[in-house]
Amino acid sequence: MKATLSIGDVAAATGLHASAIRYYEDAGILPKPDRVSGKRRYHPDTIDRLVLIRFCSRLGMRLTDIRGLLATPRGTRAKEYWRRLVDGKLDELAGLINAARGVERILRESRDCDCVTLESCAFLRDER
Amino acid sequence: MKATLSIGDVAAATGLHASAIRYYEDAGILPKPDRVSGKRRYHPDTIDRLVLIRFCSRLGMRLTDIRGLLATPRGTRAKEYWRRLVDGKLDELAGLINAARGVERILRESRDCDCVTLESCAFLRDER
DNA sequence: CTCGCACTTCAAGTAGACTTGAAGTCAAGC
DNA sequence: GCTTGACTTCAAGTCTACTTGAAGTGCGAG
Repeated sequence: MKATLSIGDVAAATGLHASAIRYYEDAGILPKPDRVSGKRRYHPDTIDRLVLIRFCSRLGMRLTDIRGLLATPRGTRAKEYWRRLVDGKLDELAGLINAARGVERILRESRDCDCVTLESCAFLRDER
Repeated sequence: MKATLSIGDVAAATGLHASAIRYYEDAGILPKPDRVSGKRRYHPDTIDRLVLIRFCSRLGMRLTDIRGLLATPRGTRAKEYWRRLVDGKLDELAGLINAARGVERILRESRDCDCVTLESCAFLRDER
C-alpha cells in the first residue's frame, strides 16, 4: 500500500482535526509523511497510529509519555514501558479518586451547614 | 481591631504567596485594603476570608463561583447559593469519579495485554 | 481562465490560577 | 547616607493540547 491519504482523509477517518494531526507531527509523535506537491500524503497505517494516540490520550496519558511509548522498540521493551506508564496512571487515578471522594464528603457535610455567616462556619475552623 | 497586617503577614498566616493575594484583589474576590504609604494594610478578618477562599478553591470551586458566593448577601441567600454550588460540584464529581473508574478498568485490562505490536492490540479495535 | 476548496506555514490565541521578572519605592537599622 | 528587605506596579510567562487566523499555493471543475 502506498501513501495515498490526504490529511483531510485521515482527519475524517480518525475524527481528529487536520490541525491536530499537524500538531502531532510538530510534537514528534507522528512521523513526517511524504509530500506530493507540498501536500502531506499518509499511509493507511497512520490511522492506526492515530487511533493508538487517541486511545492513550483518552486514558489520560500525556503526549510526552505517548511519544516515549511510540519511540520504544516493539516487543518486550514496549510492553515494559506500557506497564510502567499504566502503573503510574493507576496510582495517579487512585489518588484522584480518593481526593474526589474526600471532597465529596466535605461537600455533602457542608451543604446543609447551619452556620450564620460563611466566615464563622465550623468547617473553616480546621482550615488553619 | 485596625488594619495592621502587611501582605507578608497575611501570606504567612494563610500559607498563600503575596502574589496570589494581590491576584485575588485584582480578580475582585478580595476587597481593596487600606494603604499606608502605598503599602497594603489588612484587617485580621481578611485571613478568615482567605481561608474561606482557599477552602472553596480546594473543593474545586472556580474563582468566579467564589466571587459570586462572597458577593451574595449573608443569610438565606448565601446558603441557597452555596447549596447550588455544592450540588453542581457533587454532580461534576460523580461524573469525574465514574470516568476515572472507567479509565481504571481499561488500564488494568490493558496492562498485561498480550498483543504482539501496539498497533494490533485488541483494545484498539473498538476505538474506531 | 477563473472559482472554490483543500491544503500549506507560521504566529498567536484559549482556558485557569496563579507565578515570575523588571524596575522602582519606602522605612528601618547601622 | 547607605544597605537591606519587604513592598509596589505592570507585563509577561507557565502548563497542556490544541484551535484559530492570516496570507498564500495547487489543482480539479466548469
